[in-house]
Amino acid sequence: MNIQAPKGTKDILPPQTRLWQYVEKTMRDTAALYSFEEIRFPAFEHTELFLRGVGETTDVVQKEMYTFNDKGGRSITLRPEGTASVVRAFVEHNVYADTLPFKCYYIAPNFRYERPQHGRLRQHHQFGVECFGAALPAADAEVIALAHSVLRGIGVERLTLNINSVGCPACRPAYQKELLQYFTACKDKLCETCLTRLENNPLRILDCKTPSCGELKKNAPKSVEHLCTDCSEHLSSVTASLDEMGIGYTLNTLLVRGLDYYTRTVFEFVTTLEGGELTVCAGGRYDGLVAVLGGPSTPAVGFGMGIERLILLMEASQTIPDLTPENTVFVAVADSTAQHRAHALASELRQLQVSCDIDLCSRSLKAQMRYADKKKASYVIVLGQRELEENKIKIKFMSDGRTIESGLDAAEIATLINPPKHIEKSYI
RNA sequence: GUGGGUAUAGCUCAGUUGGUUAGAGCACUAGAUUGUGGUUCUAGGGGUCGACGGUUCGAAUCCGUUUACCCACCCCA
Repeated sequence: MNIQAPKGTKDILPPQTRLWQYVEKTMRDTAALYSFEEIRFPAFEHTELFLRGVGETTDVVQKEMYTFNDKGGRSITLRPEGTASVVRAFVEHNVYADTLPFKCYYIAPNFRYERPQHGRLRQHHQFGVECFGAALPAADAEVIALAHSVLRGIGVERLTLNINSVGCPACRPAYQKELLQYFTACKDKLCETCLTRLENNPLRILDCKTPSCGELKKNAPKSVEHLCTDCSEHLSSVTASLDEMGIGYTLNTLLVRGLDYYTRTVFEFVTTLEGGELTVCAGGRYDGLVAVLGGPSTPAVGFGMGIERLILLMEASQTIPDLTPENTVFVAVADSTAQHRAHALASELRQLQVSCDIDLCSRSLKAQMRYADKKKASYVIVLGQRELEENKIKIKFMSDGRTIESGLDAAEIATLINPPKHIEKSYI
């Protein structure tokens, strides 16, 4: 029997989970600073939601979805991305009738049937942010600033923010037409995959990394030069905001996202740290999607941030803080007469919010000390017949070996370990 | 979906042109006199050499098949 996690999935065990909790906390705290609140939604949806929401021509829909029929004969798909689900919930619960903008975030797994490789899994986790009901460029800048704050909060700098505008239904068709003409003219020089792109979505030829196509791209018509006045002003307002906030960016006219729903602003945070390029965060504006999924026409903007990739980055750039739990106590037992009292002491300390560990394997005192050291306990208290008789204990500081005395009393011990914090704030 | 690489202890890996009971380091457990960790020393546990089949007196080693993982492409976070 083959007992291992399915292809492209990963277990996350301690102490790695500490890092995940740290990253997730940074995301939640940052979202709160920007007044974004959490939304939760199911891990699977009706397949149709993604067909319509993500776009039937996209690779994600065409070849990467985990789709199956449930026992009731419904076609179900494991969520390949978060935005469609949020939009569905937004429409289903008539959130558009509430005070807008509706600003929410989520931390949730996505599922895509792909060949796993570096920074790519079949189940990966995303921190996603969406903002509905705000058409102003300020909303784009707000969302980008949030992403930037998270990345800075985690300590991964050295990321490039690429930004571009893909236009709107008013100006994009004309641009696409021009692009099609340009690339059709030099058809014979395009690589194979780009030939198919020429028919499906000429915009994505701009994304090609083949050197020969790269030459052609240089002279290709640029989207920013074909934007309508509204789109053009929108983009310059977004970048003006970024300038003002001190967020560096590169106007990358070749930036195109693979999902069909984007309008106007598209952006991504990429890094070259891992040898190749790795996109850690990507998003943009999608003013048409709410209407496509049956809601009233509502402007929206958001992004997704890949947590696995973020952690990969942290490991590569060595920005991982020490996440060892602090102020933990190990209550050791010197002889069996003290065993039950020791357990009770640990229990009393825990009631006082002191994190405690005890021996559960009846090891020798020496072995218990070794264990406490391995587990990086901050303090050790040894309990034996002597301590019980004298009603006194010593607290040993594992960092330097010194000890201090205390009564055999949980409250006294807790005070010695966690001295009450002085309130320094003045409430004038 | 296409192409390439790798599978030996919990981890990182040795293993000579096929030859006896398959090794190291780290990790783990225990001991180095009487109740105290980190260093050191000693001992111990742990592997059907990814799986199946073949060649051979003999296979971790050679051949075939298969599975898993890794890497690149497509695409994506």
